[in-house]
Amino acid sequence: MPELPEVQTVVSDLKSKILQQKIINVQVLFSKIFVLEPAQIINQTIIDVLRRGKYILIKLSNGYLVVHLRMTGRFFVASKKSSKIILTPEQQKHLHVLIELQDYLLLFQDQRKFGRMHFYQNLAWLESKLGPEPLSPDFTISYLSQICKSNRQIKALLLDQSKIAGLGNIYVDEVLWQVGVHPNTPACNIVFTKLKIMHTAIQNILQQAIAMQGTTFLSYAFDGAQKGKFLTYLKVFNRAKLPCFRCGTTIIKIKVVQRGTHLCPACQPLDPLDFRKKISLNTGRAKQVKKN
DNA sequence: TACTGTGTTAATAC
DNA sequence: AGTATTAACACAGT
Repeated sequence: MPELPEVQTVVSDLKSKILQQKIINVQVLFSKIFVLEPAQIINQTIIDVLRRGKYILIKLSNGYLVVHLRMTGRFFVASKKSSKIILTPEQQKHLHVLIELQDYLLLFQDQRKFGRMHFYQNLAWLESKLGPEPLSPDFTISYLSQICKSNRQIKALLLDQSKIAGLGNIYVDEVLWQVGVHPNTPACNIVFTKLKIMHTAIQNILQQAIAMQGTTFLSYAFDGAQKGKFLTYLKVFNRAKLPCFRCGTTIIKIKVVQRGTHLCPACQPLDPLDFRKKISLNTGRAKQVKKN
């Protein structure tokens, strides 16, 4: 759910509130989410709040508290009225970690409990698994064309965090609609001129979404319950059965890499050659269908 | 009841 | 080595 623009929004929100705050205490209500020892962060001061891919990095003097929201994680910064901690029902909902700061309570809520918090002394582990930031100078057109020398479907490639860090299901659908590329297209079949357009589209769409504080589709929120405004600007995602904004053709929803995928069949045609290639790649292996 | 969902990873197979 | 598929995590909404 939270992709780069949503995580950036959370980071900006946290940064405006908890900078220079010292961590006084930590209460863990669901330990699976909190993969570190409270002692590693207690008494440390928050020096900075940063983002890398979809990770939130809370920089402390001795290392980083690294948080991934996964599907439904969210932060809630509550001000501390007194030394006594009283939470509203809204704040207590799906509450799993409570970090007490000098002037605030930093609450981590997660309906599905997929979110994770780690502690690292440096960012080596993160850097080893993440590709470049799509909004940084590292993300060049030549880099994009290099990773696209692959038979993989373009949607799978764009979702791969080790190739580009931060894109998720919503923005990949948006980018591919913008560029007019079918998500099943083998990446190596996309011509260079299209890759250049895709490169620009990735940056533009992410920047616009950040400006709108992200997309609230199901559960994403920042600052407890504030919603992103990019939902109304989406061109294809969540628009199945509605007319394409460009040509009027009905938007369809299919499965690609096991993910719900929205596209305009007219603007994003799949080359018959691509289709044949895909069939030959799938060596006819029987699908194993799990029936409970 | 059964299926879906903005994410990631490990295991397995080819 | 590179690619594809599946299950798992866990819960709420339809």
